[in-house]
Amino acid sequence: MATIRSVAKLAGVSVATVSRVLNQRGYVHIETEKKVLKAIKELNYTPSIVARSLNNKKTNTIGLILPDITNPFFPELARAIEDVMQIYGYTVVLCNSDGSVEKEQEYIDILKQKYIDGIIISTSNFVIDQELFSQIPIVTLDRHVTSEKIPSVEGGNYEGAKLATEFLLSTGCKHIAHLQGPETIRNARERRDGYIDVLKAKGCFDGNLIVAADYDIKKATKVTFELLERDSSIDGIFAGNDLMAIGALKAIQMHGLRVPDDISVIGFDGIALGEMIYPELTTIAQPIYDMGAIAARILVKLIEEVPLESTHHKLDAQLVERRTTRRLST
Amino acid sequence: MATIRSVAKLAGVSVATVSRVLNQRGYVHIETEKKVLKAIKELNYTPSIVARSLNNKKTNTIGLILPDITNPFFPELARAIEDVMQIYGYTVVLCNSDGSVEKEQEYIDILKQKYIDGIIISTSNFVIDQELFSQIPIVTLDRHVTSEKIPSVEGGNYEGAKLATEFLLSTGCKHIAHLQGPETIRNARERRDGYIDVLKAKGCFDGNLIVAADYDIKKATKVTFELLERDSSIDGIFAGNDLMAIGALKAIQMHGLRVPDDISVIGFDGIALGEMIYPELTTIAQPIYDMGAIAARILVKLIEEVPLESTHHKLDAQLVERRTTRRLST
DNA sequence: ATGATATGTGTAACCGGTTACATATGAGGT
DNA sequence: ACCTCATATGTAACCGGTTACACATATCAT
Repeated sequence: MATIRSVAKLAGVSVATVSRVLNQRGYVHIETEKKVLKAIKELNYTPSIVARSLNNKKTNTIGLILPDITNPFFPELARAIEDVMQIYGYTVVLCNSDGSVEKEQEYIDILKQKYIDGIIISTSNFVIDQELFSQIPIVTLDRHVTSEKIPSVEGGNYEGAKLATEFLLSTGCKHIAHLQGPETIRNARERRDGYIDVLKAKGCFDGNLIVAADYDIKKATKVTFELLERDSSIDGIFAGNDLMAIGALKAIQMHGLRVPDDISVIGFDGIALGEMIYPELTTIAQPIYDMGAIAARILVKLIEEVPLESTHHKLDAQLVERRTTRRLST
Repeated sequence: MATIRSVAKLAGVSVATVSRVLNQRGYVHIETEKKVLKAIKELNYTPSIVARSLNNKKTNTIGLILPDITNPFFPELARAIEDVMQIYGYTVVLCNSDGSVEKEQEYIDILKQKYIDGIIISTSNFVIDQELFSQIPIVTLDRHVTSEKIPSVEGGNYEGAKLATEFLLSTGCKHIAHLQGPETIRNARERRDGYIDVLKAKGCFDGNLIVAADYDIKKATKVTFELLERDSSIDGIFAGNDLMAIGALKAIQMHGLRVPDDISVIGFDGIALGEMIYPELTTIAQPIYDMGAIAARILVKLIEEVPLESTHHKLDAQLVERRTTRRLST
């Protein structure tokens, strides 16, 4: 590999001059610049980002810590982040934490050692380390941390859940069950609370209709199947995420019940998968791609020390009516 | 951040000694080592990987270039790769190429500039650059390149396709259609050829029953819907991948036909999604996770210059019978 | 006693960039 | 004519590690 010194020698100038033309900084005579450019081309030279990183302490690399890229919600987020990071000249390192605090911490340590410029993390149980935040730019995404200081991007979980429940009610559902995500994950609790508050306001809340399925599709199938055996009056299910909704759908069909005639199902997230299945899933869609893109832009600002207009971003989720819910009675 | 020099000063030794205890190389007196370790702990020192990279030319980072992480096949691969790379102490950079040669090349250039240690790439149209291969360790995964030298990991596409077609035949299907992937992608052609060869051997091949759906779910739905309108005799569909199979399923259900009673459907890949839907998809399952893991191990060997036993790995795909195909008549 | 070898440690060059500082020249203002 | 400032370029230190080499001492065989 050609180095800056070999270029300098070939062009008959000093390394400082080569560096100047490389970075378009300082004064360089137009003729000198041409010579340097010619030498660069001739040697097929590209500067070593590693060497450069050693003094600026900038690697143009960010870390993306997700629970599990295999969960269909996250690839969409990852894609968005990668797309915008590419525009800004950053590269993204992928880390799967499986939602474990230890793994998250381990990855953070490695990333710091590698002089990564910033981190986007979707975490449930991330212990807020204010010290850490002062060391490295971080933004939390979807699953966030209780901290005023750390920028966050998330969907409107509570509001979305209310929307879902109200919609089910409006289509005539009387007994609506809720498939809940992990108690430890804040957005799962918020979605449950939205559901509870709507039903309580209507005076038809029944705690027995909330079952835990941990954002897991198989668990959702199992748990829904049991729920249906136990209680035949259920005519609507609000799942805390689309994955669980799809799991529930399967259980319903296995039960020989029809969707949406016998039971309506509504999910949450708006993952692409919802459109792929039959019948297509009605859901509260979050702007997943936008969430990722915004998180990425915020991180870039943080890194480049551009002041943020606001630190906490909540993106509205909206109802996408498809085929697993009954039509509104007009 | 503490540096090796500050540690050396605190411990009262030279930087070389600190480096020695850090890398467990050379002779260090046990007492000296203790002093150094104490200083390291006291300063909470971790060596800068960037500085280290500058002389070893090793970054312990690899690039993973995939067409699109949003396609459900790839997250499983990515997960496997990340898992084994983590074991070996490597970090993985994610790149989405959208199957474009330009983007692939662009990423390769950036990765090389960053002194990445190696690349795993799933490419269809990758122009084999022997020169490139001599510059940086590469392994191709799933979608590979015609080259003896570049190690590859792939599934048994041709054999798997034969298996699928034979199975459909054995369950009594008479008119089997094929949803084909992109003509440019080698594995798509191989899968088609397996299908053709089996039917030709049986003397019941009909070219009209092959339709292009480009590994795209929506296109598969559209194309299957049209196919079904055109030809009502079809009683089996072999889709070139699971995504298209799922798309086909949707079209069949929209047509009011029953699966598998009226039409059997078999996919290819064995993505997790196949189990999530209802009815569960029969498929030719590739060991996706293993493919990723093996590719990762090969790359590590390449990087660490451990000789390879073999350069081309073909992993057998196997039939996973689920609910979209009729049972074997006994 | 002597040379060979194992053990233990420090100095300084090196990896490949960036940049503070020094130096030189020419143009413009007074 | 002299000072100031913009333009143009080079030298060398620095970023934070690794490592070749030098040097010193201890151990052991002959």
